[in-house]
Amino acid sequence: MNTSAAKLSKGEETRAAILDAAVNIAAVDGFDALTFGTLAEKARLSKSGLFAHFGSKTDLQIATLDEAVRRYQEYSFLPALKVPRGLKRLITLFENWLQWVERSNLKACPIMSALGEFDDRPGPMRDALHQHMQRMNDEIKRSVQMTIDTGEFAAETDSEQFAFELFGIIATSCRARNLFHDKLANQRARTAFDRLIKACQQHN
Amino acid sequence: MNTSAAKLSKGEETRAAILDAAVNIAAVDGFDALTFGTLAEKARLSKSGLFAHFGSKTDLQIATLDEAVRRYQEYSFLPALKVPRGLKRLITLFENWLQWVERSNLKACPIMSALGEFDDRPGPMRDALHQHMQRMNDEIKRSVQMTIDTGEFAAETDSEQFAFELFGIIATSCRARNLFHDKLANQRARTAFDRLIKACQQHN
DNA sequence: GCATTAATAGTACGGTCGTACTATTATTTG
DNA sequence: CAAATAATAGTACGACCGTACTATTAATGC
Repeated sequence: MNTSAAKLSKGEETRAAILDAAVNIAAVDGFDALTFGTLAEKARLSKSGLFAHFGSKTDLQIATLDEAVRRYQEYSFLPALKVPRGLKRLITLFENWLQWVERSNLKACPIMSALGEFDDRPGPMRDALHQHMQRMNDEIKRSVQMTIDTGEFAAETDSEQFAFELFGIIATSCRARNLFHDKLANQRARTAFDRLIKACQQHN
Repeated sequence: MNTSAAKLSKGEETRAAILDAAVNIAAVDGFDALTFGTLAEKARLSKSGLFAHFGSKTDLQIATLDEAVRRYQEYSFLPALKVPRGLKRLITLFENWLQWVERSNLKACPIMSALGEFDDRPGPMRDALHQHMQRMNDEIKRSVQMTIDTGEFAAETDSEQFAFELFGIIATSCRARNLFHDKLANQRARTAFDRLIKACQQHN
């Protein structure tokens, strides 16, 4: 599951397997449901054996969030970097983002779960989440700026506004998929994204 | 807190007070954190006394969700009905929606909490949530249709797409407010909404 | 291959969970 | 105001929670 080819020690291997199960649980049932009991059962480990890998529940939650974000990066952002900077890369980033949950065989988006649970609850999890989201936001803004630089977007394009709206499109598509089982969710998201793009192309 | 002027029995009064505390807890800490213990403490009741009002935890969660949605209706949708149907009403609905959490003195949106927790977890809570969201979705679609009927929106406007995008704008504004403490969140939401409106006004 | 260290299991603890059941008040009604 | 009923409190239960601590097994390095 890890991309790096470096040989893993037994402990690291187990830890990776645990985090894989943890991300799956967090995606569906949330990070609060990430108990040592249920996770140990899912990872085929004793509760105490599992506990030894993480000093506390909070550490486990943060490690799981980190892993989720790592996968998002792996499936969504990093591949987009192979596409030439500008509008094409921005579109690729969006498309990858729409599909990364499916591609990593998750039933739901763990990052969306984390946002719902911790966006307004002070603590280490919120701090970690804030940092991750800040980074994602910055990456989007930078990609938008590049698209301005290539001349494909109008100079007065507000990259922060773009990121704001993009997050909204992704969020509502997740909700439409999960709650309404809307098979057109991705299609609708693309329609919305297209309009956002168009608006940035023409100056007002 | 209840809008109806009907005199409440002691039990109904207590129940209303409980639900008020419950909505506050659910908004911040989620519906899973809605335990009889913590809620009893907040509502100044014994755990068993509280339990008597709801047959089970699930019933408590559903009652809390119902109350949250009732307040959304009270602060957001119903007042908009006083505005003449068409674009003006649609804009009012949006503006009320943006502000209803603040106006009902909540620290976060309990409905967003519910969406994050239950949009992908089968069970009675998901069913109740699905029904509520379906209704909200229908209300928006009807408001859009009316705006088409008044001629303010192009005839080919996709009301489902409109509702889809509107949910996204609201969702991302919540996130921006809570996670990033972005004071411009509402402003950004209005910018996005304006663009959505504009797109519906001109046929392509 | 044996000593050393890492990884996992076992067990125990106080705390809170949801939910019964009974007892005691407070409210409503005749 | 008394009788009936509703509302609340008390208590108890097994289950699971997070986290210590110790014991055992497996992996690793000389």
